[in-house]
Amino acid sequence: MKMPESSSEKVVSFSKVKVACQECSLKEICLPVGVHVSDIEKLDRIIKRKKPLARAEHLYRAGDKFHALFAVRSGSLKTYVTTEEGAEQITGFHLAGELIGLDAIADSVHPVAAKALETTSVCEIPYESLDALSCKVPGLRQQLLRIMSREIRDDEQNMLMLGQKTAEEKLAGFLISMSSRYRQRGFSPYEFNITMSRGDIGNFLGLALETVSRLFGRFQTDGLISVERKHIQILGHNKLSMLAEAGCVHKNALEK
Amino acid sequence: MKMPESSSEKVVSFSKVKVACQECSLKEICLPVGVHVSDIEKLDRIIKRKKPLARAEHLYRAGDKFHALFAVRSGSLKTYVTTEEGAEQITGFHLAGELIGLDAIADSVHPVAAKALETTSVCEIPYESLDALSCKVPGLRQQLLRIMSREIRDDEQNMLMLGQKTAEEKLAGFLISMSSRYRQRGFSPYEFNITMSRGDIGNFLGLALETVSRLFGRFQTDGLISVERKHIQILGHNKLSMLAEAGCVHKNALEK
DNA sequence: CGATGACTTGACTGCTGTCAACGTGCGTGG
DNA sequence: CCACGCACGTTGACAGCAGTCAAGTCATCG
Repeated sequence: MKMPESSSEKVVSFSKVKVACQECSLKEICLPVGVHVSDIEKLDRIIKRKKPLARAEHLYRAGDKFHALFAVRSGSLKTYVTTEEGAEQITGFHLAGELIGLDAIADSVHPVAAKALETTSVCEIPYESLDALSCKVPGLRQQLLRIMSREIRDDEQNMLMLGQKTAEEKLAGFLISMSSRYRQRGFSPYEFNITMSRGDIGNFLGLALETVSRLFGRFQTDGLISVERKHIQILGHNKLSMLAEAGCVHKNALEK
Repeated sequence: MKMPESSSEKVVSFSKVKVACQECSLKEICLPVGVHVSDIEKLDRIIKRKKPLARAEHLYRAGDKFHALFAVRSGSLKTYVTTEEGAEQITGFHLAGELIGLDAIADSVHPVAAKALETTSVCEIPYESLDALSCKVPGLRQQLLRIMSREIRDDEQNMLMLGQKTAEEKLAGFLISMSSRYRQRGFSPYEFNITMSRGDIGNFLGLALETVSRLFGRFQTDGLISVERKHIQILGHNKLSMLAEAGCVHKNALEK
């Protein structure tokens, strides 16, 4: 417990402050995008580095009072809503560089819970301070709006996915989406480890976990992917993309 | 064409400027919420009132350059994405007081199209001006963030709806949602006219239009609603709510 | 009054959920 | 080191919800 590197209780130990936004490998996709170097320091000053979350630990729960946004520094989380009956619907998986908690600004209460899928560390960004700072730093304000806008746009895409697509198209779309998200983060888009279970994927896509399992099998037989537990290789990226985009042809042609 | 009231090309004719935000019945749910009276004037000055759109007319199309947000003043619109194959997925229906175009901020391009479902008038809010003003008016900046946050939260709810629910639950949820949105706007939550077609509803909910039609019939037989073409009466609001919330009990219990 | 589009209703099919049994990998404790 | 338990994942059988196709009705408008 003397070593500041380990899971110390002190969140502002010197060794952690060193990993400031400027040095962070995620500054290209995170909040600092479009913010001047001099201003990043100001941002840095309001950000708190928290000790890492263990797998299955909650960052916040549905109903918690909102006071800060969180940027995923490493690891991954899922966010989910729980119905009165206790069933959960996953609303998203969140990788390094992503900002979560944006849905809580409206009512100052978190409408969803966030749970770590693996050992995960996050940066805490107190909303009050961010709001104050965003007023002085135009680039920061714009980036925050861009991030929220992107979130809305992506959610619209997800609605399309959930509403119109077949199980096959959904899973293909999911894989392509994960692939490109890993690419953005500098990892191989053709080989990666997913951190969520089959059940999580199914829940997110609106499919039974058995269906996910079956489709993984079929995609593998068809030579589109190679899958061994959590390890995924994308072999037929093009075909998968086509599968994902496909569908929707059958549906009502509404054009008036 | 001489009458400034009618569909004049001049968007800043005196008669229209009179209907400023202060006098607008929507100021309680629109952008001015939380903005001081003195500041609303500033907001007013950047807002342009456009001539009304006719039914089926586009406000913007997918791929259009983004330059302004729009607030629905009266009437209603649908927003939708179109796939390469030409099929469309409706991403939302938008009533008076709602802000649309928020999903376009990220890339300065509209990812969806917006089309009037009936005669509809909107206020145009140039984004550049809004951004500049929001920097000076804290209440405005916060309200914009609140609105975007709410949009994200609502989209998450829609994902739950599309992913987990049965056709019956989806349609019940849709009706309850429309009901409460009309209530918010001062209309009866128990009797209203929907402005979209069965096909639109089905498309939005991820159902075939025939299924929507059948369910309307069944809900009517069960005494939950009374429906005649576009006119809807909610007779069993409680039962409908329960139907909408139900479901999801069967799904995977993921709790670790 | 006919044409057009919106809606309804019926018959049939198939995708995907459910239930159930079994296999696999990993951590724990003897 | 091995045996066990547990969570996770796979596979099979079956059934039902909702999509598709098709025909027919109804409302609106030129």
